[in-house]
Amino acid sequence: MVLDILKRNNLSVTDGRKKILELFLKSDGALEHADIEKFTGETFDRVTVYRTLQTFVDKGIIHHIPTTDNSILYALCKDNCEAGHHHDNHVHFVCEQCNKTICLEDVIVPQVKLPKGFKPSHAEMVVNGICADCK
Amino acid sequence: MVLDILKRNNLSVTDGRKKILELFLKSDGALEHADIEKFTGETFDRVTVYRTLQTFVDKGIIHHIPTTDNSILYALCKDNCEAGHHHDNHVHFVCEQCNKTICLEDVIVPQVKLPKGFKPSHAEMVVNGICADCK
DNA sequence: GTAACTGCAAAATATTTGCATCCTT
DNA sequence: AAGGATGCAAATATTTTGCAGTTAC
Repeated sequence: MVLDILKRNNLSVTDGRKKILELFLKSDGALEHADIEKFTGETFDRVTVYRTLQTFVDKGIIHHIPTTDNSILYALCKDNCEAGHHHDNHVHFVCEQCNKTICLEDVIVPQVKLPKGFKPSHAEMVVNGICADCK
Repeated sequence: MVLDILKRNNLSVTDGRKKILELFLKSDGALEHADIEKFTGETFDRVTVYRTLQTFVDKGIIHHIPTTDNSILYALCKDNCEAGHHHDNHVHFVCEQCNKTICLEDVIVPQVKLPKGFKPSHAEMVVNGICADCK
């Protein structure tokens, strides 16, 4: 699974990459940079985390999720990544209770009618509220 | 105009606040922290910019705009601010050409149907593409 | 006059870069 | 063996905090 993803993207398989990728696969939601660092902190250098995340973003394995606060969130979105071409067109949900960010893979970002002259290419949507677990 | 906003929010009128607020009113879009600092840099201390922006956010005069890259954007959304209670429910547009972020005041964030158990309270939407000016 | 705002200095955090070494292929 | 990945050290950049002096009301 982890190996597939790395190989498919022509990345050499290293402990750091495996560990971080597994973390994404295990978590159903999005991860903050700080979380990832905390998790890998004992094992890997801070710099390696930066570089690994950057590599994953470049390859389209993970992507940034827009946030209203200033945190930096990354998510791996399973279906799209398996398909190989990354297309993050689903809604993200941020729970105000547990503070997790969840990829709602089945909720597609709706189209909106823009003013004259605006040409959309891609849209992101983030919904805040209470998630199913916290309800 | 600027004075109105400050007084309405029980903030004392200082040069720094006036200058930054004017900058927001002049710009039709959103401002990155770095832009604001560059603009005020000669006149005001870096720290004052941080504190002023924080104050404005607290009072609901400006708000963060979610971004997919890691930049920190603020915007003052005219209508809502005039009304006094801040309710940022319109779509934001990021132009891939000129790189500006524009508040589409007339485009309301659409409702989406969420999975069972999810209770939405607020939604943000960011559309990327080419803006009317760059077209 | 008093409370609030600002500037400065400095601390605390976060991010990036260079280079030598080690690991994957 | 060769190219790429990592760790370490250090350079940068960003954000926060404390405090003394200044300003708005």
